[in-house]
Amino acid sequence: MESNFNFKEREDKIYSNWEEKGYFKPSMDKSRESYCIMMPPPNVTGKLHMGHALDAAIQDFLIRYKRMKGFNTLWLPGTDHAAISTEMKVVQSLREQGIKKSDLTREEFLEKAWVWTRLYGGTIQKQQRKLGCSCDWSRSRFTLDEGLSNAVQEVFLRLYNKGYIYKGKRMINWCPNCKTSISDAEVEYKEEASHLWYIKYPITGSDEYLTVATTRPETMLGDTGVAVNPKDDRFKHLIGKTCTLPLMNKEIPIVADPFVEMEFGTGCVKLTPCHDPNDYQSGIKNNLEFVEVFTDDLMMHPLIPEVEGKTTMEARDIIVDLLDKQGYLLKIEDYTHNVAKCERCKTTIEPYISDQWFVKMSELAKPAIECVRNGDTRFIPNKYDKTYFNWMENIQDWCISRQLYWGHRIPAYYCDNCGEIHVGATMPEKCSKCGCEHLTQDPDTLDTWFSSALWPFSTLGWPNETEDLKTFYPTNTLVTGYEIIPLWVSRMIFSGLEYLGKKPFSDVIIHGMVRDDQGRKMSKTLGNGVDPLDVIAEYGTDALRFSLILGITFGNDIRYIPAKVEQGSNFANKLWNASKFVLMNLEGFTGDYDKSKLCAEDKWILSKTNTLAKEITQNVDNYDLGVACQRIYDFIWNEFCDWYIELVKPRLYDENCTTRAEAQFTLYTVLINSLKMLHPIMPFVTEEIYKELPNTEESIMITAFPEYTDEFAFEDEEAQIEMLKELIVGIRNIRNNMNVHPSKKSELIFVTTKYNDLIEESKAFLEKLGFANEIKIQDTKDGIDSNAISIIAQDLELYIPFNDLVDIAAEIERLTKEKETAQSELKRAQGMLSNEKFVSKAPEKLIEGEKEKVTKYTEMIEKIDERLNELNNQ
RNA sequence: GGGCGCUUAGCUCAGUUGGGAGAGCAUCUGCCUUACAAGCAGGGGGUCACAGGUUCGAGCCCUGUAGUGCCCACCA
Repeated sequence: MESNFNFKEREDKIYSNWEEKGYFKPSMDKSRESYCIMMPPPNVTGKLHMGHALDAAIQDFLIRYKRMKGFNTLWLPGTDHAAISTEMKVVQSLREQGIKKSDLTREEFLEKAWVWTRLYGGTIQKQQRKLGCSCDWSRSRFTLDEGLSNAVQEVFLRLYNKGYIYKGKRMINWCPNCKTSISDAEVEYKEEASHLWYIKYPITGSDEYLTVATTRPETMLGDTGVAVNPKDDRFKHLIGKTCTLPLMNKEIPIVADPFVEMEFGTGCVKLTPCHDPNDYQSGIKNNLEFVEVFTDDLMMHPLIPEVEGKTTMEARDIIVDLLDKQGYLLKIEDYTHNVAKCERCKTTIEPYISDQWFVKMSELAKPAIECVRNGDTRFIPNKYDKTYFNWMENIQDWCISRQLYWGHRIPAYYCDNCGEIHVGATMPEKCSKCGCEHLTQDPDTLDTWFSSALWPFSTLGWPNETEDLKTFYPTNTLVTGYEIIPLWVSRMIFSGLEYLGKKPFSDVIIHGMVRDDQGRKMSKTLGNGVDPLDVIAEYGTDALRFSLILGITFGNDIRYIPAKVEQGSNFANKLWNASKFVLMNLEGFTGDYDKSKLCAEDKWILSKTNTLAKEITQNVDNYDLGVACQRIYDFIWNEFCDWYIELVKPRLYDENCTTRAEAQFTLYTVLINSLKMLHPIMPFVTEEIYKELPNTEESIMITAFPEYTDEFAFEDEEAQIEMLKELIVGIRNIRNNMNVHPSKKSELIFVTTKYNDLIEESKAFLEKLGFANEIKIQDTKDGIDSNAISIIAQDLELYIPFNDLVDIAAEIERLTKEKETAQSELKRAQGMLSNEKFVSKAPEKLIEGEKEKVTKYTEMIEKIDERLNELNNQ
C-alpha cells in the first residue's frame, strides 16, 4: 500500500471503472424493492457550484446506501434547456460575432442554439462525475429531447382539452431585456432608492384639486382615473366626479376602490390600467379606459408631442419638467421602495398587458395541497409544508407562454383568414371554421418549468407505459433547495397527481444554501464563490463531500468552512493509515477464526461495530445524514484507531500469540464494515482501500451494507473494556499531572476479586498503555508500597508505586478531591431517590441507574477514606 | 403587512420522542511511542439570548421580550 491515498491520480480511474462495469444502473431485480431519486436537472449551460456539490453529496449518499441495502436503485440525471438563460447566452455569443437575433430566422437561430448547446452544454455532467455521482448516465435526459417534448405536448393537449389552458389578454410581468413574459414565481423584489412625485389633478367645475403621489410620473399620460378609498371622509364627496389629467387635458373619473390605503401618500391614487397590476384590476372593475403609454421595448407612444421617440426614462424628466412649468408639480420626496426585477437578468419588470397562454390553477392546486396535508408527500424538515401551502393556497393562474425561440413551441395554429385557434399535435390541413388552407403556428414557446414539472415521469418514458415507469414511479426522495418549492416542487406535485393520478415522490428533502465562511451568499459580483473543482483538486472529492455532510441539518443554510474540508482530508488520511496498519498485520490470515478465542477487546469492538450498523441504518432511514456521518467518524477515529488498534498491537507483535487469527479477524471485519458504512459519504478512498484487502468482491459499492447481528452482541465485554479504558485514562492523567516522562515505567498492582481473569488476559495491552514494567493482581492490599498512587473504581483498586516521585501531600489533596467529587455525585443520586415524585414517576431504568450509582459511590468513598487514613498515618 | 427560522465553548456547528452539555478548529501542557506530526496523550473554556410557565426533572415543551436571518405579499 502506498504511503498516502493519491486521490488526484486514483479518483477518475476508480470512477470510470464503476461506470464501465455498469454499477450505476439499476439491477431491475423484480424481487427487490425499488428506490428512485430524480436528480434536479441543472441548466445545460450551467457550471458546477457548491450548491450542486451539496445536492450531489446528499443524493449520492442516499443512493449508494440504498443500493448497498439491496434496493433496485435508480438515480436519474439530466439537464434542463433553461429557456431564458440559454437563449440569453446564445444571443450574447451571437452579438460577439456581430449577429443580431433579429437578423436570423427562427430556424437559423435554433440551429445556432443547438450548436452552442452541444458545444458548451454537458460540461456540468462531466463535473458531476468528479463528485463521484453514481447516477445512471445511460438514462440521462434533456428537457428538449424527443421523449420529453412528446410528454410536454401530451400535457398541453390534455390540459387544453380539459379547459385548463386558455389564451387571453392579461397583465403579465414583462422583462424588457429578455423580451419575454415571465411568471410571478420568476419575479424577485429589490429595494431601490427613488422619489415620490406629488402631482395636482384639478377637479372639474371647482377650484379644488386632488394630489396624487407616484413613483412613475411618466405613466400619467395613460391615467384614466383617480381612485380613493370609499371610507375616506376627505374624498367621499368627490366620488363620481371627474378631474382633469394635466398635460393631456382630459377628463378622467374619480372612483372608489378599497385597495387604496388612506394613510399612504395623499390617499389618492392615479390609475394607469395598462401599466400597473392594481390599476389594471381597478380599471376592469370600474370600467375605465385602457391607454397604453409605451411599447414593450419601453419607447413612448406620442400621446403628447414632447415624448415622441423617447424612452420611458427620458420621458420621465420631460414630463416632470412640463408638470413643474405648468404648476402641477407640488413636491418631490425621497422614497425607497421595492422594485420588481427579473430573476434571470435583474432588469426591472414592466407590468404589461399582452396576449398570453395561461394554466388555470384553482382545480389543479386542490389535490396537490391535499397530497401534502395528508402526509402522502412530506417535506423534510416539515416546516416547509407551510411555505408550500402558502404558495398553493394563494396561487394565481400560471403564465406559460414565453416570447423566446429556445423551448417547446406551443402547439396552437391560427387560421390566417379568420383567426380561429386550432390546438393539436400537428398543423391541420385547413381551418375547420372557414376552410382556409393557410395556418400559422403560435410563435411562442413554453415556460421552462412547464417541462421541468413533468421531470419525475417524462424521464421514465411517460406517456408510454414503460417498464421504467412501472418500476420507479412514484419516486422516493427528491433533494432540492427551498428556493424552488414554488417554481418546481409544487408544479411536479400537481402534475404527477393530474396526469398519473399518483404523487411524484414521497419525501422532499429541503437543504439550505451553501454560503461563504462569513455567511454571505456566494456570488459572482462579490467574488466570494468557491469552485468545488478547486477544492477537489486540492483535497479530494471525499474530503469535500465529508465536509458538506458532517453535522448538517436539513433546512438550515450551511457555511463553507475550509477547516472542515481539512478535517475530511485528515480523516481520509487517518483511515488510510489505519488500513495500512491492518494490511501490514494480515499476513497469514485465512479468514478462519475461533469464536471462543476472541479476546475481550475483540468482542468489545465487534460489538460496537455491530451496534453502529444498527444506529447508522436508523439515522440514514430517518434522513439524519449529518448525525450518521459524525457517528462513523467518531467510531473510526476514537474507537477503532485510538483504542482497538492500540489494544491489539501487543498481540500482533508477540510471535507466540495464540489468538493472532482472532485479532486479524477482528481487525479485518471491523475495518471492512467501517469502510462499507463510510462508503456512501467517502466513496473513493473506501473503494481504494477495499480493493487492497484480501477476500473481497470486485467493488465495495456492490457489497451489502452491514446489518446488526446477534452473533456479535457482547454487552459484558463492552462494559469490561470501557472500564479498563477508564483506568488507562486515569493512569495517563496522573502521569501527565506529575510530569512523568513516557519512558519511565512503573508497576501496576490491581486489587480485585472480580476482574482477575479480565486483567490477566489484558496484561499485554495494560502494560503497554499503562506504561508498566510489571502487572500484579492480588486479592488484598498486602505488600503495596505505602506511598503508591491509587485509582479507586468499583470492585477494583489500582496502585502505582512511583517511589521517590510521589509527594504525599499532593496525593492526599488529589484523593480528597476525588472523594469530594464522589460525594457530590452520591448526594445527587440520593437526592433524586429520596424525591417521592421522581421515584413514582420516572422510568424504572433511570431509577435503577441512580441506585447503582449510590452503591458505586458509597463503595468508592469508603475505599478512598481507607486510603486517606493510611496516607495520613504515615 | 403576513409567515417561518435562528440565538449552545473564542470561531463554525451538532444535540433523534424532556432524564447529568458535545465535535472540529483555535488555545495551553507533554510526546518524533516502528499505521498516521495531516499524528499521539492530557488540560482549560458554556447560569444553552433574556423573562416567566408546565414538569419530580427543560438546551429540548408553552407564553412573552430582544437581537438576527429568510420566505410570501407589493402600498401608488
